[in-house]
Amino acid sequence: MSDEQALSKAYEPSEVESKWYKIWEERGYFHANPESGKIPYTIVIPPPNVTGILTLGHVLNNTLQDILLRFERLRGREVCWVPGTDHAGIATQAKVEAALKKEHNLTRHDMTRDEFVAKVWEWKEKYGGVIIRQLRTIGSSCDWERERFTMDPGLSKAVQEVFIRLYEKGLIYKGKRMVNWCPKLRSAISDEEVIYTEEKGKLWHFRYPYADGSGYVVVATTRPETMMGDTAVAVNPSDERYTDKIGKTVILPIMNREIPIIADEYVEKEFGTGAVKITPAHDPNDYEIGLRHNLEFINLMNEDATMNENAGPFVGLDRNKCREAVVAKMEELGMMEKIEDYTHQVGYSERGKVPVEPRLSDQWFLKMETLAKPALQAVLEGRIQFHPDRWVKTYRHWMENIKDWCISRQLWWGHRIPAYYCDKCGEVVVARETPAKCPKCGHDHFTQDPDVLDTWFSSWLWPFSVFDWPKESIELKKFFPTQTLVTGPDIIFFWVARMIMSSMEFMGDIPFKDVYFTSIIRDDKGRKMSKSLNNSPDPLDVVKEYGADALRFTIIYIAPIGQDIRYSNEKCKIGRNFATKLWNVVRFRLSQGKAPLGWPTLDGIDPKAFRPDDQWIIYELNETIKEMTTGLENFRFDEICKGIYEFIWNKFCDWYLESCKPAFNGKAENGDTIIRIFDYCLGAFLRLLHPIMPFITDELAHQMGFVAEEDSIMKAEWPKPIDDATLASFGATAAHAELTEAKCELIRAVRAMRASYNIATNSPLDIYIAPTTEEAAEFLTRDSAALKSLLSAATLTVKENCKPEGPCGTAVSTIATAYIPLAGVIDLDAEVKRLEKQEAEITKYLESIRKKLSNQNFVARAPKEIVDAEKAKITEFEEKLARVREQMKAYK
RNA sequence: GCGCGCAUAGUUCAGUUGGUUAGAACGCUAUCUUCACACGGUAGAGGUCACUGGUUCGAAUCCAGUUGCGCGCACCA
Repeated sequence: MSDEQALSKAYEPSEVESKWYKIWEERGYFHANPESGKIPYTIVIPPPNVTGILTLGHVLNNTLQDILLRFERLRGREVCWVPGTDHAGIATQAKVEAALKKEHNLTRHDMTRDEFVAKVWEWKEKYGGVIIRQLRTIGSSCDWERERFTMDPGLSKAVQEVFIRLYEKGLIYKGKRMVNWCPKLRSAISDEEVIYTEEKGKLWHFRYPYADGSGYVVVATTRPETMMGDTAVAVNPSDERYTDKIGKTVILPIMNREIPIIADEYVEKEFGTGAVKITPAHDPNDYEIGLRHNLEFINLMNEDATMNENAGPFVGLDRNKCREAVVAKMEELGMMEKIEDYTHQVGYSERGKVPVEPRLSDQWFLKMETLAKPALQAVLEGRIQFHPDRWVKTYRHWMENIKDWCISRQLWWGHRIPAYYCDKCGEVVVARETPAKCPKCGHDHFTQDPDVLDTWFSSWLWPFSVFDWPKESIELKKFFPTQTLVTGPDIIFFWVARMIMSSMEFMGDIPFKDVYFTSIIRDDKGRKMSKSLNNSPDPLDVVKEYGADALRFTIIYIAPIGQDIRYSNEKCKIGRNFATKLWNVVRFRLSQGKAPLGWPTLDGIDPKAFRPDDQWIIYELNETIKEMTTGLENFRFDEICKGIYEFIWNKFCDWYLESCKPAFNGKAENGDTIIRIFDYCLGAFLRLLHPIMPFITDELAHQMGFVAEEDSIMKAEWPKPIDDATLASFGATAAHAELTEAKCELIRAVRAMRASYNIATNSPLDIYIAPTTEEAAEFLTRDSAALKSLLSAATLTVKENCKPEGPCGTAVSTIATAYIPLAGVIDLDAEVKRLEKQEAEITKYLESIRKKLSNQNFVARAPKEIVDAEKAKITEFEEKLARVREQMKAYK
């Protein structure tokens, strides 16, 4: 930061950004003090997988959180952003297994469980949490002293405590149930981890002969490989085709086992042949029927979905190979009726990427119904608000149809289930430590349950486990409940709903007040970002090329609420160019030297010293402050980006800064005052922009001298709007702003005329302005200095009915007619054509309004102010039209 | 099957309670290297707001239906 050296023309973000992040972190600006008297504002980060690396999705998500937090920090809240990572059971275990395979050609079964878990910890310490470091490059103001990991001792303690309490309450139970089994992971998974995809398959029709030799019944199946486990054929009790068959038996081909024909309402008469083979151990619906009819459950498969000894001739075959073999065998036996093409949904394991196998196994479950009730109420009653709120419907549907949660996983990496089995009698004891003595048989040796808990069983406690629950820490007291959760709608069931349930249960309170659901980021062709398509840019490359501020600004700017985003790196030009624009505003300003220390105010400026442009920009800035504040309070992130961009670029730079140039060139009388007002605006919008673009705003605040070297914009106060009375005393009113808009219209009309005659925008001309009203005359006269500059006028005459001698160009606008003497330049025919064009436009517009007003119903029923506004337009445009026609007449 | 979105300029999108001559960015055309910025300025071209009907004095906006696309949930073997 050298004072003397001029700033380069283009902003170079990389050095600035790394410099500031380091300073902020070293000075402890991100650290939250639980003992401060300030009102807390807390966000817990959605913990990314410890194996993860930063994606654009994270950039969006974390930038949104950072914006909220930086905004609240400036507003004086005690801001606490808890970062951390998730141990991600399956993902992490798989990663380490892959590494072991690659480096040592070992599997986890080549070592003990403890050895393997030690390897995972080793991997985690060495390679884990890359994403946490990457978050710093995009400016995330996390309280790094509070970084947590879901397997930290404290959090593990919380998990154990929760399990035990729920078990003691009778909400956790163990039982043999049909679960979604992933043969790749060799573990159960929850319903939410099954992804259904449509697939083209076959529907095989098999003949099952009646035991009495009276022909056969035809059953249809999509899963021939399970037929060896059939223990019945079911028909609908009201199906007349089969009434006399119910109670008979059929011979199961291949196995030559006799199985009954039973009646069950579940069977639909219209589908297939109306007769269904029942395999209770391999299909959820068949399982239910098996229970109802007390059928035998024959498990055909091993953990890896190869066929076991119950599969007769197919022992040892993989389930896919077995399918082919069964089909071939049935053909051979003449038992194949027909084969149809059939499209159906197949459930895949989200992590294992293979079809799930419904499987009967011993698992731990959590009863959800009682937990769901208060959690649903909290959302329906609006104590927790979803943004956009349509997600309430999805949430409600899920909560009202919630099923028990299978929480056990047959993995090695994760929280062990605190259940112990007596080695002698098998008694189950759920306890905080290994029991000393069996309560039943007195035996003193126990074995802990080998299973671990679903990863989400730790993340659902995140909002309070990070504050050391079940300890009643001062942090927990201060920072819980949190304010806002920012996350993707894809984990509304996995995570959001469950956090609400656990908080209601264990904290007796909501975990957060607002949930903001982010957009999904797609590529510019609308495809999802994916590794295989290679269409997912590395955010770090983007930061390198465009800067973190530019990426942050761009991604928020293009992200509409509740809609997907189409992203391409190209778009970061929006943010980069905007940063350069800001940079150059300061370069321009610094031509006058640094500002005095402190955030500029308007205190002590004589309101009489305000030029019309000053009054206007003060008014517009005030509006922007209000919009930014309410926009942030209401999660309208794209709007606030557009708003501040519009203010800075199209209002401040395009008009206000231009109006200041005479003052900056020493050609204005009250130059110092103008610079103070300029600084007031600059100081305000740097702070308004700080939550979105933290780096460049701190850099520029220092360049300007608003803050001392050892200080930061992070410690500043969010700008407050000026009250209406004070504003009015400054002459900064809405009416004044309207007049200024009209002035801009006049200037544009003159520029357009220059353009049509190919006169350079800066070539000095003698310009005559004839205002149409006294008010306009007063205003334009008062503003003549700025006007002269904005119009590049050699001389400027502002006077009612003034007009130069000789041929001239005419620019008609609402508040004035401007004339430029154009002897020798003007082409009368062209001038008439220009005017004719304008005449046509005005005439067309007038016609449309007249039509509206001639509608009696409109005049009678529309609100008076609407009708009056239309009438006023008629007067305004008729007057304008008259001036255009008068001018035309002069040339014809 | 049930539910939820989306369809506006060549492209990507705004348009918050129905009333502005429907906006922005990128791209395009013309012009300017003028001492903040060519990552820029100035001027401009470009839209039957998917379709059909309804409500209304008035519809891009509200309602119903149609078409097309996307997503979620549940499923018939």
